[in-house]
Amino acid sequence: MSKLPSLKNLSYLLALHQHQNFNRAAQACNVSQSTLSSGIQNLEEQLGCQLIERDHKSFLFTGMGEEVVEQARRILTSTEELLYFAQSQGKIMEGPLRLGCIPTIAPFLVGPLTKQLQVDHPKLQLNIREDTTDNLLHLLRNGELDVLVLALPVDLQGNQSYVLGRDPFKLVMHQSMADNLHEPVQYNQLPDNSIFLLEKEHCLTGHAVAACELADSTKINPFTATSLHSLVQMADARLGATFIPQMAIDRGILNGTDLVALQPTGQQASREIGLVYRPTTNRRQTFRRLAEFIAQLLPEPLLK
Amino acid sequence: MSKLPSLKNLSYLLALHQHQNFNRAAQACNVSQSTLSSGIQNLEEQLGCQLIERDHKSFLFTGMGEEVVEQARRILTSTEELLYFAQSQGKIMEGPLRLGCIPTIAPFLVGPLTKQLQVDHPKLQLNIREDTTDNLLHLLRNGELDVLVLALPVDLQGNQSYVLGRDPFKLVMHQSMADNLHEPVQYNQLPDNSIFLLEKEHCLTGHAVAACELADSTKINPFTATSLHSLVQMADARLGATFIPQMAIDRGILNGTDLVALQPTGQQASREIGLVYRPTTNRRQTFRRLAEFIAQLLPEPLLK
DNA sequence: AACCTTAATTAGTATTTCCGATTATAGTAA
DNA sequence: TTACTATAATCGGAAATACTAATTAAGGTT
Repeated sequence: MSKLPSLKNLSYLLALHQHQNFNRAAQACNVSQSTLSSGIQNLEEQLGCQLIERDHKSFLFTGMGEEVVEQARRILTSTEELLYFAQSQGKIMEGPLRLGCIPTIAPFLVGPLTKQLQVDHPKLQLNIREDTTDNLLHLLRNGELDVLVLALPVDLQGNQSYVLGRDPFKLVMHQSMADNLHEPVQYNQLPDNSIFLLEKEHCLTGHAVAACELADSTKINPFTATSLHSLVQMADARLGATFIPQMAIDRGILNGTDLVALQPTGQQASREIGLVYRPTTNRRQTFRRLAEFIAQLLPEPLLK
Repeated sequence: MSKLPSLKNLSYLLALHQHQNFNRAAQACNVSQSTLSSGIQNLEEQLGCQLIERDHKSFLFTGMGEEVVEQARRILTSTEELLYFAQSQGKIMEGPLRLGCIPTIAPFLVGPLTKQLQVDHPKLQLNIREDTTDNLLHLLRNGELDVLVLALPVDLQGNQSYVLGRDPFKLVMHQSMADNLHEPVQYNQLPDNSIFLLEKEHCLTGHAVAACELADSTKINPFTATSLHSLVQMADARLGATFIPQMAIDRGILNGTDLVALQPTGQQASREIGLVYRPTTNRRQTFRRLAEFIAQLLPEPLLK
């Protein structure tokens, strides 16, 4: 069996990939340029393949180089996790925790969550990143995030999850439009093109359409919004109706508007919120505890 | 950030865990006992915690030590995979492949599979281990196996899978017992205690009972067998009936007996066969290809 | 009591890693 | 053209590390 590549050299490769420049990468690693350079060469020799194509002045990662970077990132992440886990003696709810959250949850969760955690677990350093489901799953996979808060169902791509609770959808529209409607609202009472949704990148769109049984797409306005706050503004301007999760309403997203929230059609007109983590994690206990915290902040907690 | 533990020291720890003896572990690593000893101490210092409890004469892994071993195993496995992946230039269907298979599939799959692979992919070194679903999943998780052939559904514990096909169950009994039965066989026509099954460790038992809608447990004989071949022997001795998968019948498990295979009750009286692998693998292409090979050998292939 | 086995320790050696300086190459500005 | 800048590779020596053999210490066995 040939010798394993060293973690140090793998980290050099990652830095080089990130900075795309030997000097800056070396600086980031606190080593000299020559050290990093020979580290990479060493790695190429051990792996028996070319990782970067050089042309005296510059370089480019090969396909294999990119692949190796991906895997090296996972290996280094696991090792860092092991180090942290051991150093903290397996204590839960301590140290840095990088949490990813989708944009239709984050603004309504982050505030109360951080406040609560600061009181109960001051040693936990919560670091939050807001992005789409797909991007977050990628970052989780690569070890750039530790745990995600997503709306389910979603293809977990081999990750594991705790179900935290449900978040009902409400059909939100201007007071003046709601006068002659009965709950749950039948969509055929609404004019065509009168329902506004988020861009398709947001999983909320699909979840809302499915959960609220909005099969009739002629009701959906092709113009999409980029945030719940935009949707609220559009509805308040009497452009039409929209779906807003209860969570956002509880946090006062409708305050100062003339909007009303009505019950939409749908057996279970709600989305499920889950906490997602790598199956190889060593921080399950922390995640479990975190899950309980977050569940408490949901309209319909299912945990604990 | 403190320094990462070296892979070398982690491998020393693994060896020590495996051999439970410094000298033998050192030998296995091709280093001296003192090297290994100080390597472990080094590791403990870096991780800032005790991994083994020593009492001048012997030692014992601490709880944390066991945890670290588990994770170290994963890290080393990933790194070895990276090394192999790079060295083989990402070529598929080459090199060693450690496949785990459950006992109710292995005897009927391994023969034709290895024969076929030797012809089409002679550079693939197939290494097969037969064990129960639970044990195989554990070995997969720990990197001691690369890929599993299991009967589904089963809790994949975060692993991923390809569905390969279906394998129908047949109700097998002695000719003389089958005379006045109609297919699909109604179980109430059978005497009590007349159906023999495998030990509960075998997932086939549960799958067969569910798929063939055998709710009436008074029909099940409490005496269990340890292999399909035993079941066949018992049925041939007119002790009763049993469920045998089509795959085994196709491979001639009933040859030389006076048994007949009847269609049991059940909408879809069959089990699903799947190929299971770690979500972090870098050999998806190989597994995909292997999946196609195995699917061809199933009674009802679903792949390709 | 003598001997064996165990893991830790020590001191010296070998190896590896790293740095600083230099080189080679290409692009850019005067 | 001629400097000047920026890039990555190379080289020689210094520092750090890893390794070994021999020894020690302690418990168990004969």
